[in-house]
Amino acid sequence: MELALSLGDTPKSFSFLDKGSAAINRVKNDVGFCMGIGGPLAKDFESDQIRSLGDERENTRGSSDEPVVQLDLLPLCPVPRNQPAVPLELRLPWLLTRNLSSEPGSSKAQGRGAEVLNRVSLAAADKRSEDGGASASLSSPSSTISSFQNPLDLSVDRRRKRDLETISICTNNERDTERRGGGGCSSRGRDHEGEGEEKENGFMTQKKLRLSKEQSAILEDRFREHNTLNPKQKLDLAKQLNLRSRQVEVWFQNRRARTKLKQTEVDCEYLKRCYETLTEENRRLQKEVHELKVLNTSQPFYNKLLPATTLTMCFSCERVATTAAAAAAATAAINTARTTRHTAANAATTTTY
DNA sequence: GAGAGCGTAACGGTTACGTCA
DNA sequence: AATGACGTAACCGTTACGCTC
Repeated sequence: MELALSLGDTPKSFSFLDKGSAAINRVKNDVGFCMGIGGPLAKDFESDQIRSLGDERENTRGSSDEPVVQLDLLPLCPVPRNQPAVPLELRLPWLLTRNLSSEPGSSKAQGRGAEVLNRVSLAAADKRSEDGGASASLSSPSSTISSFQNPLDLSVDRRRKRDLETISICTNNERDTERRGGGGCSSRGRDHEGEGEEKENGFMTQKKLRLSKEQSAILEDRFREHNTLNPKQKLDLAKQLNLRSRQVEVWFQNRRARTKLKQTEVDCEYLKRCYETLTEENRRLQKEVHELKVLNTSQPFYNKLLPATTLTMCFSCERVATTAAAAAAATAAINTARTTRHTAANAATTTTY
């Protein structure tokens, strides 16, 4: 679908893609602004790309749940990714939100606690690697990290530590699971006994975990409560599910991404409908303009009597009304002007453009 | 059985923020 | 108070595995 937008004298166009984030990125790249949308279709999902202006206007004009198409075209002012997310109710004020916000002081405020915990596990991992001297073989499956590390590559180093932590906890889980007769890192342990495969590069790989329905249900429940977890919650949940905390963390990351993608898709669908509605409206207005021009050329007398356009503005909400009702009202006004030489009723004010 | 498509677990890179020296 | 180092967590884009058809 191709959507043409005109901002001032610089018409832009872009395509809607199937995948939402791609569409948003396309919008960002091609057009350079974000479109904040709202309405009944935009439910309680969260999207960083979608922001809404005019909240104050919304508060002062009519009810916020009016099914009025509102497209706010904002200059693209990228918000730092890790800035606290703008509450959804501020961006999409007409929506009711569920518990999407983080628990106060949840993640970052308790980072030190996590740091302590991680230091403990890292110490254990380091000790293990020292004992066994097998740190290289404990690297993450898809990691390209070799046993030789650039000491300046801190991010890689941190990741190596994280991997070590993962392996450390996994090993513990394996022990626990083995005690219960289960299968290694996989809580299901059905067809793979948690045994890693050794690839040609010598790294151990873990077969991909598929969460059980029970695990997924519990995770979903927790996600509904809070879409982020603090370290303690993460550990508790991991313990409850017999997973590594890293797995819980990744699950929440992916779940947030899926939520966002879903929201973007919903938003795109809504934009499509807006586009179709506006296109139809535009077609209708152009037709009407054409008819009025014809009428004007054939009967110039009415030029002094008729308003130039049928766009009307509602007194109560100060919105330009372009609906069929408004058109009907305008038509009625025209007819009234034709016959009585008086302006239309006070219900609508005719604006000349 | 092979392969395409889809869902998603997991990863690498980046960034922001808090803490500490 | 200002600053740099460090650790942590969140996010994004991507990869690859497991499953279904």
